Amino acid sequence: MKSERVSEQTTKRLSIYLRCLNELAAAGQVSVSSEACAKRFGLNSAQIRKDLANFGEFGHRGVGYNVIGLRDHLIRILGIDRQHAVGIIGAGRLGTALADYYRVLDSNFTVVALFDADTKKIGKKVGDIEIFDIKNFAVDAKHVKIEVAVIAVPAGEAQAVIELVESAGIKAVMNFAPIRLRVSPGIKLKSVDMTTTLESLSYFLANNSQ
Amino acid sequence: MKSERVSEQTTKRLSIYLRCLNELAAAGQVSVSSEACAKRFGLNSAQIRKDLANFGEFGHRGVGYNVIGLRDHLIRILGIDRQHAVGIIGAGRLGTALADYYRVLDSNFTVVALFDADTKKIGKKVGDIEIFDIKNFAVDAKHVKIEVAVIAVPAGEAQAVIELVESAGIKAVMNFAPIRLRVSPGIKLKSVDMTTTLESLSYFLANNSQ
DNA sequence: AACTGTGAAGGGCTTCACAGCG
DNA sequence: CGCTGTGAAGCCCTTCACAGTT
Repeated sequence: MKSERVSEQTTKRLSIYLRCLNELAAAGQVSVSSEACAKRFGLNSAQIRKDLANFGEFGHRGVGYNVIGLRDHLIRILGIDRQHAVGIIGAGRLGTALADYYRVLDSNFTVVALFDADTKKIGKKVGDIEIFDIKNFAVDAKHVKIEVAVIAVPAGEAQAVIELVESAGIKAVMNFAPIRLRVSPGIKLKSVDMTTTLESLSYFLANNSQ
Repeated sequence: MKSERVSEQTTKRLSIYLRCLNELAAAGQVSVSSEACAKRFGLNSAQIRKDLANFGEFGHRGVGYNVIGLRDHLIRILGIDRQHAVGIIGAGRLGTALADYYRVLDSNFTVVALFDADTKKIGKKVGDIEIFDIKNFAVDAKHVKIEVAVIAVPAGEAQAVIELVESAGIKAVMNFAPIRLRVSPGIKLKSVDMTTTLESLSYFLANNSQ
């Protein structure tokens, strides 16, 4: 196993490989070659091999990879061999929909709490997830052991929220507010920006109508 | 102006520059240098200049860029000087939340229709957006002139849905289903995959706890 | 003097191509 | 022979550095 830093894009692909392996495992396939996997899912076989080689030698020359074995390796590498508690900040339409969405996805991420500043919402429940007061975020987040924060508040409040999240010692954040957030090094932030995404789709439409 | 292909990443940044310029315009600033803009928003000044240079010479040497002028250029380049009709497929929790979300964002994207296969939902409204039968997608999409399709259905149905969308002649798609979709060339697909995003956050947590 | 526009250098990721192993 | 693991090449994007312009 190499101890060099693994690129962001590699880790994202590991997650895709895992999904592929789950499909193959469900289909009862025992072994798979990088080439077969690449063809089936529109990837490059060398890239698959290189990505995996970052973490060890999982393959068997002349044979390929054992589907179940590799899947289990990836699960451990990604750290999803255990549950992760997720807290969603912002109990508006988006936040509550996300809470519901994650509950349905059977993944290793469990939404354990929602947070909002609106006193009318605090104490209510979305499904079986309670809405807490954002004012007590640090205490409550620690209490329910939140590891991942999801930001689903309006753009104007997002920077303040992420600073609160940081100061509560949370290291992983997924942001849905349409704004570039500034974070300290050591915090991992992934943003889903629907505005910029739609605008690049618009650019494509404007410049490809021949 | 160059007519070479502009990279995906450049178009994504244009959208970010536009947001910056809107802030500066709101603050009443008349002119801005690439350096000042870069510092303020954590970007690289050469990159800003290079990105913009793909589309023309908008700056004034010794001065910088005119905020309003550049903003208007970007709006036209991105093709958001007019409204785009968006159709959301899947009127579940996520689809309806997205419909609501886009309505609140004052952008140039308007959700004009929801689609679902559930006959109990068809005909109902989310806000003032009607839910249509997915069976009539091609006809209804043409009728309301949908340019961008948003897929918010379960993973198992997403591939069939995107094929339906393609065959209706829609060229721009944003996908929220956790699956890699295959599309023909000529279609622009942007995927937001919450599972892979959370899993790479998990990887980070597992490998950075020192 | 200030700042843009851009050639050149640098860096990182992807793909190729093949040595090595089962 | 088949397939992995990997050095090398290729490609693309970012950053530097400065000539050019007002």
